[in-house]
Amino acid sequence: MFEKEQQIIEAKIREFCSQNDIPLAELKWTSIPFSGEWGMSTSFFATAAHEARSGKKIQVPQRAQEITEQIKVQIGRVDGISRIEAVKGYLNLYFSTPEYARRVVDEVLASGADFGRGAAKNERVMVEYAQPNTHHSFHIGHYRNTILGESLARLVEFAGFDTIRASYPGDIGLGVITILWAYDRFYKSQEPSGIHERGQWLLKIYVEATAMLEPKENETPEEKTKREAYDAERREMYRKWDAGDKYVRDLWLKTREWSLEELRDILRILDVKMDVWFFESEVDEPAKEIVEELIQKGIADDERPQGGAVIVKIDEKLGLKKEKYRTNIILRSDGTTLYLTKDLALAKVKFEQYHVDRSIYVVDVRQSMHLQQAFAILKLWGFKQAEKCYHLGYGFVSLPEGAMSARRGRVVLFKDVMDEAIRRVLAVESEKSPEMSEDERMKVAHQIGLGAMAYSMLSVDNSRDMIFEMDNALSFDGRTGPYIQNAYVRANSILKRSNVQTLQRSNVDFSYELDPHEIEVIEKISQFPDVVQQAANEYRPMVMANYAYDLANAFHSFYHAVPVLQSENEEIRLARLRLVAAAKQVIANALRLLDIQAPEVM
RNA sequence: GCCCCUGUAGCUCAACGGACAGAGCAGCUGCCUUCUAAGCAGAAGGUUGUGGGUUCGAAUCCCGCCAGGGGCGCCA
Repeated sequence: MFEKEQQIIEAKIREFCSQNDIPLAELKWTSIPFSGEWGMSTSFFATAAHEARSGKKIQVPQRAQEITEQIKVQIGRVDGISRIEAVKGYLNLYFSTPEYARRVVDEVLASGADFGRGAAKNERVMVEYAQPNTHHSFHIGHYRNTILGESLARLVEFAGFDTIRASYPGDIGLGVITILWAYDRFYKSQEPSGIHERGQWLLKIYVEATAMLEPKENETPEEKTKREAYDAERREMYRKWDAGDKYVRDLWLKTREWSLEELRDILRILDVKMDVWFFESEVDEPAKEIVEELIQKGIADDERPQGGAVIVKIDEKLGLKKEKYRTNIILRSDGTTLYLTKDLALAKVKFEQYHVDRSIYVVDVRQSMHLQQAFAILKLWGFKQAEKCYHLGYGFVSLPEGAMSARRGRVVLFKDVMDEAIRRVLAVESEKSPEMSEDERMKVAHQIGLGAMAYSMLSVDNSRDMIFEMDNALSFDGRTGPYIQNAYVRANSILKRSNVQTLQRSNVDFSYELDPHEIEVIEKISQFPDVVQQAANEYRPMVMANYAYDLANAFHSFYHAVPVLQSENEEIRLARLRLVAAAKQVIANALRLLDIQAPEVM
């Protein structure tokens, strides 16, 4: 926002250095870390160190300070810069606050929801996330995946990339068949009516089926016979599915639809709008063709004649001496495909049909090896885009009692957490806002409950594992979603009471002595566009989550310390109202990128 | 055996190689007839796992070690 002033000053610095024969190192600008005044800063340590290396006998910190002081003199006065300071090797430029405050606030109010949006980058990115298995319910681990993927998609989109959202549900595999078998065998034509109840019911069936199919300790011969018979039935069902048997396929589609109904409902609740749906089952046949092609090209080795499978010796084919990607199977000895095979087929579709330049896989970090293998095989296969495949691995969510396990029924369901979140918000709500209508209360409870959940997930960096604890996830105090939402609500509350209709056009400036809290808010607001780019470049929603908190924090302090409606005079009142409106807008923009709603009241 | 991730306040976590390592929670002190107290202000809390190295400068980069987690040819 202050590129012009920065350029003028950089030019003067270069001029000084060339006049004095000082080789200037790259200038890196940051905002001044002291609060209360507003400006930008650069340092001359690198330049001084460069001199030191060239043989001059100098102390780097002292020399840096010396250069800084001389440069300060050289720069003199610059329009828009109120003062310049040379301290500890840092050159601090303080902005003339009325001018910059007006500039920031004007730009936010003019751009509105687009404030912070990056210029179009002419690159298409596909973000693949929301890959739960069908035939059972959506748990809190799926939730981390989905909210992380959605926030990332919003960030890269807002940063300027053409973005495609893709979901890849695992709708086939032995786990799915297990549920299908148990349903058909024991529960046929029974089913709960509710969307979520049905998913949870399928999960229950899965747990029962797994127990029946797993060998027990001290198994009697009768039990063993029965178990083996069940297993044979299950495998027969898989064979029939593979052969396209109509009965099994119909049953599979019907039950799959139950899960998809639940998934679609959850995505609706989370305000996630998928552009593309890939189903594992759809890439099964194309995957088999790819295996043939890879054998033809000499990339894969067919060991089936020796009773083996089709494998790719990845390291060997890449010419690597040390083991890195190892060897993996792409087709079972019985001719069926594996997850890896299907991922190859899926990547081909992404590149050839959707023309994506970059593909981001939001997948549990435990699948890191698998995806690296997939990318390596794509490269061997000849796909240039393979280098633009990126696995965004995130730490997995476990429970205080250990890892989640669908087959053992040890999961925390998203829907249960959400219901509990809403219950807790309603309890607070009835205490704090008894005057609210029932409809509004319910709406706000959803917004805040989901906001707390989303923030608790997104405020943890990708690489970190997470232990899910209800009380932490649903806290409404301190560094949480509701804290940020509350800042938005407070801003909104001031604006509602102001009765000013002309904020957009009001020709006011900030030519009074700004309170440090005001400057803090303005500075935070001005950083938003950079934070968008950083979060998108690093694929880290947490960066935005941290920023949203910092902005809300600055606003809360401002709110407490600085009167707005009761300002000394009308001019200050209008200026502050515009600032409040700008802060409200940027909080909303930040929350939107975190897939968190901004309630008007709470 | 090989590869990846993590180790920072009592707990959960931040910190583009840069200024005094910051928040929240828990505990302690204050602040609601004044724009929403889901808030604000303050005090307290640290040998950044450990030993070297690079650098003017290291929580950050490199090497070793220790501890925890994850992964490694017919699961996904």
